[in-house]
Amino acid sequence: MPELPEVETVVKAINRSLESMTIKRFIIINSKLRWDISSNIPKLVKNRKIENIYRRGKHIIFKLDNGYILIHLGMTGIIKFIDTIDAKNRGKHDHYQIELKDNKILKYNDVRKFGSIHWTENIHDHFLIQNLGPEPLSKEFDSIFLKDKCRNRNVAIKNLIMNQNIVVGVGNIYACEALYMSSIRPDKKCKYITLKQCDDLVKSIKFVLKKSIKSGGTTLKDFKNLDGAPGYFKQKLMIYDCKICKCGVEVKNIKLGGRSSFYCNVCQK
DNA sequence: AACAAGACCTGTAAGC
DNA sequence: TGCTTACAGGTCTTGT
Repeated sequence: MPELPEVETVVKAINRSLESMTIKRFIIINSKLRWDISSNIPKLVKNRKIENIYRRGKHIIFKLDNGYILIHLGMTGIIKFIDTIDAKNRGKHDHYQIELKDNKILKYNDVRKFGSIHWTENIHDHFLIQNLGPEPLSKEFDSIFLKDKCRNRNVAIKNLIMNQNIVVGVGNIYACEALYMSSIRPDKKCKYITLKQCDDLVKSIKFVLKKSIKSGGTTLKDFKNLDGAPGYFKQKLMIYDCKICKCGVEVKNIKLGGRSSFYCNVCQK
């Protein structure tokens, strides 16, 4: 489901809605996710204060006074606020809930179980975090950086920009969109990408991510904000899931790294 | 070291 | 109306 804009949207919503910053209890409903939910988490987070909630790549991080909760939404993970009164109503794919001192409850639901949750004392050394590339909206992610990563590599440029160890946050939708905006074919080998193209691509990635954040992310089918509202960026997609390019030609759809890759044979070279 | 393919899951929609 | 197949905002693991 979620790429950077969707995760950013969720994090912002949690920060807006949280009043109490103390966890009353953590309940595991169904521990089966990408990694089994550790049975230690409930006692590790009980009565702990939430100091900060932020995003790193596609990860949601709760900084507690004794460590960190690390959440990934996978493809279909959804976090929503529920009332105490609904706390016992179990949805089919509910996995855990975090109850706060003010009786607000955050519930995690995940149809496909590709999401995850970990507790760690040291976030920087965590195996899901330590090898991540820079944030795409940071100054560190620029054309020189990308050109350097492209050097001598045979992978398709689309695969490279979706590699979280190169740059975080870019998933299938925004990779397609950014490449379209940059007039670069998704299957172009990295080693043939010029510095100018890297510059265009970096600018396009930053542009499309920022634009989508403003629209509350993209909802293809599952993505929902805490209040159940979808994201509205889908209407603005120019190539992903489109049939006809604005130049009038039929949009191509090829598989790259097992993922659908939409592009225009005429506009992208 | 780099890359491709396989694996993990469930729900939905299209095709026969 | 069924049954089968393909596909979906991800990414770790395994194999070449």
